[in-house]
Amino acid sequence: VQFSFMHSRQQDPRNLTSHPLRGNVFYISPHGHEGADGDGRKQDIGDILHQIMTITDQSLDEAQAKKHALNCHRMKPALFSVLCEIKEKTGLSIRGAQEEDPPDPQLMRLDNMLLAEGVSGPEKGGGSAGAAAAAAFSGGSSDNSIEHSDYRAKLTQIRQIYHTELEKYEQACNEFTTHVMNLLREQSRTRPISPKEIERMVGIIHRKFSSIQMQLKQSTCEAVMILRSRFLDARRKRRNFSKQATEILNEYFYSHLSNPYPSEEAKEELAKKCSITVSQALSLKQRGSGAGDVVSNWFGNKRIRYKKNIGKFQEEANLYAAKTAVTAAHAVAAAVQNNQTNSPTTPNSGSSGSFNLPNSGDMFMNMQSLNGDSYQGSQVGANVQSQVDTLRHVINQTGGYSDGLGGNSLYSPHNLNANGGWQDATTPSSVTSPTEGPGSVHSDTSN
DNA sequence: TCAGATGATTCGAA
DNA sequence: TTCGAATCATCTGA
Repeated sequence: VQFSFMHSRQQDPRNLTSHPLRGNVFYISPHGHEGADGDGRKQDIGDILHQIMTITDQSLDEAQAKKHALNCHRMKPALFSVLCEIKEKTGLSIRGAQEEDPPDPQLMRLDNMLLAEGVSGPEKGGGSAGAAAAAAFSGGSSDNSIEHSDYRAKLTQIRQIYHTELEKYEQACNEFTTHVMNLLREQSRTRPISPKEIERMVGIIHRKFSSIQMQLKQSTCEAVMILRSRFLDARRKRRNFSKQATEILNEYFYSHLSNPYPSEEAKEELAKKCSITVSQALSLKQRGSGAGDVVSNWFGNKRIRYKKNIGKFQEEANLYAAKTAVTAAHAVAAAVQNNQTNSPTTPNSGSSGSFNLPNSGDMFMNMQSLNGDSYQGSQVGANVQSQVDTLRHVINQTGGYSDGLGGNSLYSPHNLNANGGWQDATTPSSVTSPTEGPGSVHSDTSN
């Protein structure tokens, strides 16, 4: 037993032996000699130590009585003080040194993430960080306000749950800490417990609770991740195109039925016209894809579904064919009139009732423009084909052409080959109009 | 609530 | 890389 408190007093070096392993720690020699006062104290200490050492050999009643006597012993505070010091300097102090761990990197990551997601940290009108996160997943556009609010509402919900749970943990931690502190203070009357030890115990409790908090943070992070992935998953946030957009795409599809494969430029143009936003395009899993990919999807689906069930699309095809035909007819009429007005001497202008187009390529482009389309440049060839399709329907409508596949069909899937595939754009249509003749519009793209 | 419609994804073939 | 085909997941209207 080290009696460091005795260092301040006069000590006889003969009575003290230095412990070889514990440095400057002294032990009382049981046979040492001190002054009269020292002898008395030594005797007291000797008594106490003896009683402590033999207490376990005695009966319970005797032990209890001895314990009570020890508690009331005048040297008890001094003994406890010493014992506390011993505890400090032995195992517990080593443990104490280990307590000052560096901050857990995992916990730091979780904290940073929760802060970035707007779950922890100060709340500013729903969480500015959360708003930023909401804006980030939507590509920064403002056309997804519904999804934003939904996302933010759910994020707020997570935030609330997180804070409620955190509060509960803190409350439980405080309650438990208080309870343990009271218990230790109570016990300090019967066993040597230093304030430092109580402090250390509080630290241990806090660490235990913080590990529970880490679990809470982890599960909160997981919830946020799931929320984000749900909102980022394109399938889950699928939105049907507007009626107008579908109409534009259908118009293109049916007017290019012989070759419903729009070029990249056409796709981009269609995307623009359909107001397919960047965010919609970004919602595709293939990140970095353009709005044209949304159009590609639409055409891919359309082609396969049209081919699978041509009969079902018959009515729709007729509708769009008629629509396009009317526009085309108006365009032709306007062009003819314009031609007559501006060039009365043009050789083609005077032909009686025949479609003698002065410049088929430009003409088709004009018609496309009137129809709301403006695919130019590399699309001229395709436009020619599309207008051939359109005018064929004019002829079909006016002449009551039927291809034999459907009795009352204005439009027929004549561009599908025997294998179920689309004919090449340059391949002449298998259908020849009965009204065809010199000067009439031929289905051949050469026109 | 459910069936059909529809946009997106995946995978194999060319 | 693009397309067809199959499939998934969500939307929509009855």
